[in-house]
Amino acid sequence: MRVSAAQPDGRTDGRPHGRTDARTDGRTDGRVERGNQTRGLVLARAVEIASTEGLDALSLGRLATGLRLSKSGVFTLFGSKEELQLATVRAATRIYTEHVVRPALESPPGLERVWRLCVSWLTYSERRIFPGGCFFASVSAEFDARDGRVHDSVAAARAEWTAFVERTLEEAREVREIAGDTDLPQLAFEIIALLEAANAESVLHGDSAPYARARRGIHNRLCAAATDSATLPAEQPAT
Amino acid sequence: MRVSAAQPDGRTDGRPHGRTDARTDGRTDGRVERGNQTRGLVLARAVEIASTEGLDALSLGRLATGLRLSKSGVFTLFGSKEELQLATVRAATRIYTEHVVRPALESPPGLERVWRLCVSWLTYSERRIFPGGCFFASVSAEFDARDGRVHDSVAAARAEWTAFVERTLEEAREVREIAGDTDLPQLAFEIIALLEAANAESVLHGDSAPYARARRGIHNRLCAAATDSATLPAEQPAT
DNA sequence: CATCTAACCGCACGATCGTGCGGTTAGTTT
DNA sequence: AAACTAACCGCACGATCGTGCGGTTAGATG
Repeated sequence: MRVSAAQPDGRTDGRPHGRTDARTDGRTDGRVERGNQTRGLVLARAVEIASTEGLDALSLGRLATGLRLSKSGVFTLFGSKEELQLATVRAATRIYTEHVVRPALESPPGLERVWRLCVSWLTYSERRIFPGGCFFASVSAEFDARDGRVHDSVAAARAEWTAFVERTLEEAREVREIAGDTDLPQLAFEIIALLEAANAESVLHGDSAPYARARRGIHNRLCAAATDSATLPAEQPAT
Repeated sequence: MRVSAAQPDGRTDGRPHGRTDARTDGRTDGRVERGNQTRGLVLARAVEIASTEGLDALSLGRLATGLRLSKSGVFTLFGSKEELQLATVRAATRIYTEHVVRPALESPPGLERVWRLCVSWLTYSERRIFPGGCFFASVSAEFDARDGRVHDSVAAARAEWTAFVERTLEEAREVREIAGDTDLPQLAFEIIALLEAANAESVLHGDSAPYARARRGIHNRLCAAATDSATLPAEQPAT
């Protein structure tokens, strides 16, 4: 979940998919730029499909006809179906970072940032930034028990997310807002559990009540971990 | 998650898939019995595939060749792919009930039964009764954002499970082992969240540590909800 | 200028999918 | 004994899939 300038498909290098970089300077290349735009177009649709029906439901033909492109054109843009899936994960990571991580970084380190991160996550899920709820909840359930590069990519993204939550909690402990003896990995585990449970239950039953449950549960956990001097934002935003 | 004598495919009526019942008495019917055995064979493999690769990855041809049956034979046994998926969900429900619900019913109502239920669940997940971890975690993530009978079937199974957890908590409150002012749906939500998070993380990263985290988190929740007079089993089983 | 190459397209391939149809076998019912 | 039907099988269909190949266009490079 790193924030970085990247290609529309989320690659952080400049290579089209394994060939040499066509850009020697920093300016935009009309031809490459056009390709990047098309890739972005394809991936925007791909993350939608993947979040509702899974990465396996992605098909070159379906994407192509839906966007009025040729199947072989989409194919050459990514090189293989697996590369398309990997690019889709990268594109989803960028969207996730934008909607969950970035807003939290606007708050100062400490409990406020922790709380902001959780609220951002719940908002990201509830607003259906991905129509199928949290993209990573969907695809990690899909690929959790398989091998291969897609599994590894998804697992790495989730590990980064877990590490980010733990790091944010550590910040809060460093500024003396979380008690020094708190088991932070345990707390991170419980927070993430509540977030994802709200997402799962809400998407499955089309109900928004689980978000309130997650909010309350997390607030209770943070209250228990907070030091006496710390001030935790109210569970419900001021009206 | 009802416990009942049922067909190998989990149907609780006696109809092969929508036609009239061939059995007028209670005895086993050699022909129907043979069909049920084959159905059971197919479904045993189907739940394995579905838990690792999803219900969409089920294919008649694959099941047939894997079990040395003809594709059309498997087809006639279920009538359609969707019926096969529904039968797979019912078969998984039976296995789930057997490994999670039934052991808990051996303990007396109260906190002991609640704790036993959670431990059974964690064991069920960790032992990989389904090779892809909890069957319902997999398929509800797969079908949560879709419509149709399969979605409804999965959603109903999960609703039954949630209701069972809440009912088990209510029993504990009735015998005065959980405080009367406890928000039981909230507690059930948090318990289920921790269970499923352990499953998800363990399957994704091939790690058993999350189970200990879930156990600890749930134990803490139950301690907080328990009345003074209640005795909650130790978090770690006596050695 | 010529050369190169990324972004496309059209076409064709082998594989796999779900499903329908007709037939055979054998257990059930009347 | 006759009628029926569930459990199979073999075969064929149209659809869709991922992928390879050859060609065209147009921007980048030397």
